[in-house]
Amino acid sequence: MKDMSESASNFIHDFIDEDIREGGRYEGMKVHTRFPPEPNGYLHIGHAKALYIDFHTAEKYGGLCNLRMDDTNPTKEDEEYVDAIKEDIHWLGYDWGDRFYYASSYFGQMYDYAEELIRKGLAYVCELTADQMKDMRGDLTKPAVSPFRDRPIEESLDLFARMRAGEFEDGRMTLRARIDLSSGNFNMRDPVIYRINHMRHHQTKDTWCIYPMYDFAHPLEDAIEGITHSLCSLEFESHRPLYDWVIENCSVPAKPRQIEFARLGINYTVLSKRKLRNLVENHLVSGWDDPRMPTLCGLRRRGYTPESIRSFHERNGVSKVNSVVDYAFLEHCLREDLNRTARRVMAVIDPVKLILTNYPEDMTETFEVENNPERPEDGTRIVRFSRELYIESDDFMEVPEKKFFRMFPGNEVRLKSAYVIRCTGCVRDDSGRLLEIHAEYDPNSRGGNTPDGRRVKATIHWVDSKTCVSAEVRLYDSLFTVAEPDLADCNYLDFLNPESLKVMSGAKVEKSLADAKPGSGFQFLRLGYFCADSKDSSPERLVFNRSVSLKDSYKS
RNA sequence: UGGGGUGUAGCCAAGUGGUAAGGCACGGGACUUUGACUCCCGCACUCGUAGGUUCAAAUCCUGCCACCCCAGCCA
Repeated sequence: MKDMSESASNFIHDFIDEDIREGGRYEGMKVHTRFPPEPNGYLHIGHAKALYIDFHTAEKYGGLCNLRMDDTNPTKEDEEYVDAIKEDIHWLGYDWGDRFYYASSYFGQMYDYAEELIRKGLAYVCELTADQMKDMRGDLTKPAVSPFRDRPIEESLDLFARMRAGEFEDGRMTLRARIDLSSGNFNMRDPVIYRINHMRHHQTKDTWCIYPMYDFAHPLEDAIEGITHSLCSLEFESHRPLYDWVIENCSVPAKPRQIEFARLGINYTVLSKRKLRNLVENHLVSGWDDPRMPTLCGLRRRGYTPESIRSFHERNGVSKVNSVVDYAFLEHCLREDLNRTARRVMAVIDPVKLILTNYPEDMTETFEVENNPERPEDGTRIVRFSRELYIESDDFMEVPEKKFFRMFPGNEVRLKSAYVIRCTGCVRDDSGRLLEIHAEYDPNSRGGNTPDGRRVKATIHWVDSKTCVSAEVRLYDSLFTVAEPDLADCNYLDFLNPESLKVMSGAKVEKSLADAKPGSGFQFLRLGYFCADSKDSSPERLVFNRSVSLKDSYKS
């Protein structure tokens, strides 16, 4: 991985600089962060921002970053997500060493801390039902109420023990922190810190029937692991007083500091687990790894590289402003990476036959073509050429519009690395459908250079009709037709792009692609970057996904 | 009506009292055997807004406005 020790600074680093310098709260300590996903779904590019921040911050300061499953709610979580999360993180290029943890493995300690709070008179068992608690929460001006907050300590201790022992059904009672029922910050109005849930947990099995709430559990998890900086998103800002309260009132071994940053938004897509799940469950996409999905597995299948995603986050920066980044910027980062690494090949997505009428019927020859002009060390390959070829139907216009300088009757173009040819006409069937294009080649232009030095404006790609291989090419576009489908919270599905996937089943690709390994990426000359689909492509049936098109300054 | 935040170009984003970085997008040009890449040029007389302090303000002070988050036994 690229050395990030000199990467762009941000406000979080400014805080850390203060914390670790002489007199700071963590003077002389190693910076320690954590990435704490809840195992209830797949990671998406928004999580990658958090990963970027957590891992690179640790790296910048020579510290460590833990991976921790924040699994405090068995109702929503499942082990099946754990391995997928690990795989995605490793794919992105991050490593947590031997520091992989489950929050659930701290349940015993958390229980003890809860008891400590009760003994200190800072927590109590409340028998309000969920509805009652809601009714008694108060509002912006009126404080909350709980008839149980002055319950004797011994009684709460006993009840809490019996909660744990399974004596009560779900929802019968809760453990609440005793903080401030009249706080302007609702999170401090005696928040519930333990609830009863008789559900088997994927890690702790049937050991527990009470589970700690996020606000209580998270600061304890951080403290237990010796985290110095607990970096999270903006919506937890108003929870920080509670985070600090827990750290202050439980006798924990460390005092982590929570710092919040803005989560990522990208236009023309959605980035909430709920909405992504919706797309999957309603079969609006083929799955979590559909190449149109902003999930890491979706982006991977689409052909995005880890480097492009890391670069995207690094260059976007970190701030506290709610932002929506242009999708075009993500695409830019991908093109930038692929431009310097991707092998160039020729593929014709929407083929039309080109016949070189003055080229001998039985002749065939080969040409040497560079694999990547950006990287000569990648060498060359041999492509075959003969009388009948395929070219892109978009590269021909019988009646050219202004500024079109590719194939049209009378015009000369170059077939990439082969010959200069002059279009002589075309053949159509009765209904006007284009059947074939005719042209004459200049035998003296072998390789593409004219003997008299005359210039041609266009160079087009082609494949040999005899040796080319058939393939399916999937052209992807944005999932939504509006920039911010998230804004209309109710009907974002109304803005699904019906053309987000176009399948081109009759593509012809050069022979060298016949054994393209699933997942491998290429630049299809003049078209874009494509990768062999990791699920559906095989030597018997080649399938390529368009990762991103090339920029095109041609405007008709 | 309470609490917590945020406002710098179409989109991100530097900037921490000395006269508005950079990237994306966009427009123009050069180069080109990819209409790609690369390279040049242009793109905020002004930093949400109104005042104030100062020789000097995006930066300090005051008022106002806009937007985001919080009343799950979710995270």
